Amino acid sequence: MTSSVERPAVVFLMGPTASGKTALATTIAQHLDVDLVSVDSSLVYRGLDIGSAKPDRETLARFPHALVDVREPWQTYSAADFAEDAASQIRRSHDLGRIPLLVGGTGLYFRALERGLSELPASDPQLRSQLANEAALVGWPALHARLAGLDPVAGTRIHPNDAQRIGRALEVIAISGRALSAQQLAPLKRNEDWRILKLAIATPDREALHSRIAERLDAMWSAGFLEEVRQLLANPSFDPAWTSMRAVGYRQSLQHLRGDFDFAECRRRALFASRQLAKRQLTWLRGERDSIGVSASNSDQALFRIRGFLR
RNA sequence: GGCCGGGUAGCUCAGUUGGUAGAGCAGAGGAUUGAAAAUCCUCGUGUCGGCGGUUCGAUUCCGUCCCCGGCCA
Repeated sequence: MTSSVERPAVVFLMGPTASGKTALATTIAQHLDVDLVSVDSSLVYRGLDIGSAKPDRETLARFPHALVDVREPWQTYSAADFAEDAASQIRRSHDLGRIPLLVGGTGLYFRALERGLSELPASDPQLRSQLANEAALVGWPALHARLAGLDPVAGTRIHPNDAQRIGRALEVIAISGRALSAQQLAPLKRNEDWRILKLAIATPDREALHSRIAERLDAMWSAGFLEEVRQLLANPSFDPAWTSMRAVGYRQSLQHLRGDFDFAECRRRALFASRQLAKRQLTWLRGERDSIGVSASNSDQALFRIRGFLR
């Protein structure tokens, strides 16, 4: 193993939605030779701009973010894709003698990059829809029972109601012919190529975060969020099942435009979903025991930390 | 002013043939291995509108008052 001083540096900037990540990252970029890499499962999609709080065109032109707009809305992107893409961005950045700054709020992506993932088969859309159809007939508990038979460890670990994980486990077994849990036993190929500074944006009290979220969401509506969703809807091959359409705000807008409820209700539900997202993101953040809290409004503090780390 | 409905958890409501009550939503905490802005788990004491009466016991029955709808004046 390489001695730690020789390993090149990587900086993580983590924070929940509406915590001020973009502003802080761009300020840092003005003072240091950093390459910005987005760590966000929604920003990867082209056409999801307003509702995903993607930095605007001018900001992106001035401060290019890697891994933004790398997929079409009908495509899928995964933690494994991210780990691979981000690693290559990091290598590229290091080759240029620069510092990669990974900014975002997708906890699983950060973890996948840092700790690695088990070697597992990629998802198979056909298998997935097949399993979903089956579940619609017999119910997920039945599929959970099958899983418990094929892979008792996974069966115990995965809750009978957790459709997504049951499906994934069965998918892995179908493709590989081996139990998921057995394949997850092998040690992960965790990152050992670089040393990481983890900065976590310290969030104000929950109430303040909630009002920030509400304000930003309302700004999105007035910036034409619904119009953006209509555009996506206008695609002849549009399908609400697109992974990208599970994103906060998009899902509720779609339901509203489909006539499930009025705009007031849509607005309410999108707000709830945003808050719940922030809460889950905070749970990921609390798990990062070795992160350093920084204030979103005090960029000097973050810069000081980064400079100290690079020394 | 009269008649009819309602007033129960932050919100929308269910319920108790009288033994002080429960869902959904919201909220909080947690999990998190190719969908992750996803998916899932856990957490429910609230003068049952106020006051009086009947009763061993009232949120439940009776009276009265207040408030909110609707209809009639």
